Order: sequence, then structure tokens, then C-alpha cells
Amino acid sequence: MARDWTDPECPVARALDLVGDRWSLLVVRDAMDGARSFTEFQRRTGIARNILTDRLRRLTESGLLAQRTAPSGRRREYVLTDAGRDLFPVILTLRQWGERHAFDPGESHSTLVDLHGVPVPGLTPTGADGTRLDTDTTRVRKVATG
Amino acid sequence: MARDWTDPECPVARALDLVGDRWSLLVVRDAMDGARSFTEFQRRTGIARNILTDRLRRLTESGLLAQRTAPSGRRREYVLTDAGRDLFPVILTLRQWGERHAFDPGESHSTLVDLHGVPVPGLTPTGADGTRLDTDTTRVRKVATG
DNA sequence: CCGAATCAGTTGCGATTTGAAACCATTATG
DNA sequence: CATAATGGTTTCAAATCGCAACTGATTCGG
Repeated sequence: MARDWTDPECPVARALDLVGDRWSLLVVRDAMDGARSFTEFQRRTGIARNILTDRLRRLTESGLLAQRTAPSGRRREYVLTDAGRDLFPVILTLRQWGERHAFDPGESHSTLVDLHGVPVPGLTPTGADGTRLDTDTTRVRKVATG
Repeated sequence: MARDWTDPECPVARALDLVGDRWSLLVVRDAMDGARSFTEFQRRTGIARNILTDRLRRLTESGLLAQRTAPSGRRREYVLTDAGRDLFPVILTLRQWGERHAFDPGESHSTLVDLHGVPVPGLTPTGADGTRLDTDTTRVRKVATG
């Protein structure tokens, strides 16, 4: 179907072409938190039903979700694919940024914890030699133009 | 100004309310890569000019960008704030996901490298005890309802 | 100093997307 | 069997987007 990428050689731009809208990543968030059915996604996100239909279809076409028959019965359900589950670090870093910069001190928010209930520590970019990386210590190497 | 959050207690949702659209994170990406001026952002992203105006204003109002007078002369320029620079891990994980899942094998893409030209290694979520974390080994703890 | 180019937007307008609500066919449930 | 819940689709108005033209400064070349 020859997708029409915004910026074909930038992985960030391609990722955003697939999930860079207001709702897609919230759907993925809820899928990670156990949502499986149309109604459950709708209830959790509050998204309009026609838009939800569209997003579920798109995410399925892009290979982030798959539809399979539920184990119990005849209903169908949406489950994350490996590619969808691979968005975990993206959701996690968004969460961490949100906690730090989108809440006033004192405001409470939900927290991501491991199976023992211990809050998940922050994710810090580090280089091969263990040094911390940021905007000032990295740069984008453009692909060679054929 | 009493923002009207999609899902007030979820940091992921708040983050997406601020940068969860097709263009904002591309603007941040280019700011991280050295873009400062309106025209430069427009040239790199290909975004429509009126939309760019809106995004720059929004990002500035949200405290991710700041406008300051350029060191050389009288023009004004946009620079990332600390909050904006803190999106680095988000952009990085998006880039990594894109590299893995939005390119066919053999397709070439730009790469993030450190100052020695060495590609930045992948970012892996780990718990306090060093174990790898993913969707199955974490869960969201909702905030206590008043 | 003058004209041309560049910069940083703004305006107008048609096309697309979104959101709210109503509707509908198909399972479940009491 | 009646009723409710599920998983959508349809309709329609409102908001957003994208393109292109226009404006008003600033800067550059000669």
C-alpha cells in the first residue's frame, strides 16, 4: 500500500506517523494494562466510538494490535503484538516525563510499579561506555543519499 | 488557566495532551538537532506555516520552548527549556521503536550517534534489582480516590 | 542609500478529521 | 422470551489542517 511517510528516513517521524496522535498511544497504554474489548477501550479512554473504531483498525493494520478469538467463547478481542508490546519503553518515558513536568508539586498521579509494588525507576539514556547521554552529547547522522 | 486534561491522573495522558500530535515532537526533535528559527523548523519538518505558528506558541506556553533574543543581533529564536530537553528519552525510545518496527530490513535510516560517532545503544527498562521490565512485569497503581 | 531577498508570521478558504449522539444487528443474561 | 450489553456504523455539526497568497519588518548586495 506504499505508505506516504512524513519524513521517510527518520525513525522518529515514522513512529509518529503510526502512533503520533492524541489517542493511539492511550489505546496502547490501556492494552498494556489489560484492556481487550472495544467497550473496555472506550470506557477507559473516553474516546468517541467512531474514532476508536478507526484507531483500532489502524493499529491492527500497522501490526501493533491483532484480533483473535477470545479463549472463552466466540467473541473477538484485541491483543498487543510483539511490535505493540515493544512500545513499552516509549510509554514509560512519556510517563516519566509527565510525572516530572505535567504535575504540580503535591498533585497525585498513578504510578507504574513492578510485581512487588516497587515503583519503576527512571530510564536514563547511556552510551556504550556508561556515560549519560542527552541532547548535547548526541547528534543525528543522516543516511547517505544514494 | 485550568487545563482540561483528557485523563488528569495519568502522566502518560497528560504528556500526550501536551505533545501528542503529529507535529509537536518533530519540532522538539529538530530543536534538539539545532533548529532555532521559524523558517528552519518549517524547512525541516515541512509543516504548514500557520500550524507551525500554533505549535511553537503552544510549546512555548507549555514551557517546553522559550523565546529569547539571539546572541548575534536582534532576531529572536526558539530554544528548548529544561522540560523540553527532558523529552530526550521519549524521542530516543520512539526512534528505537521506529528503527525496529517501521523499516523493512535493508531500508536505511538516520541514526543517533554519540560525539565519537558510535551509535547510541538501546534503552531497556530495568527494575530496581536490575531485572528487565516489560508489560507483563509491571502494572499501573491508580491513585487513591479522595 | 535603494532594491531585492529573507524572515516571521497572518489571513482566507476548502478539505479533512473529530466528537456527540442516535441507530442497528448480534450475542448474552435473567 | 424480554432485556441488556457488545461492537460497531451512520449522521451531522464543529474544530482542525493544509495550501497559498499576503503583510510588514529586517537584512543583504551593490
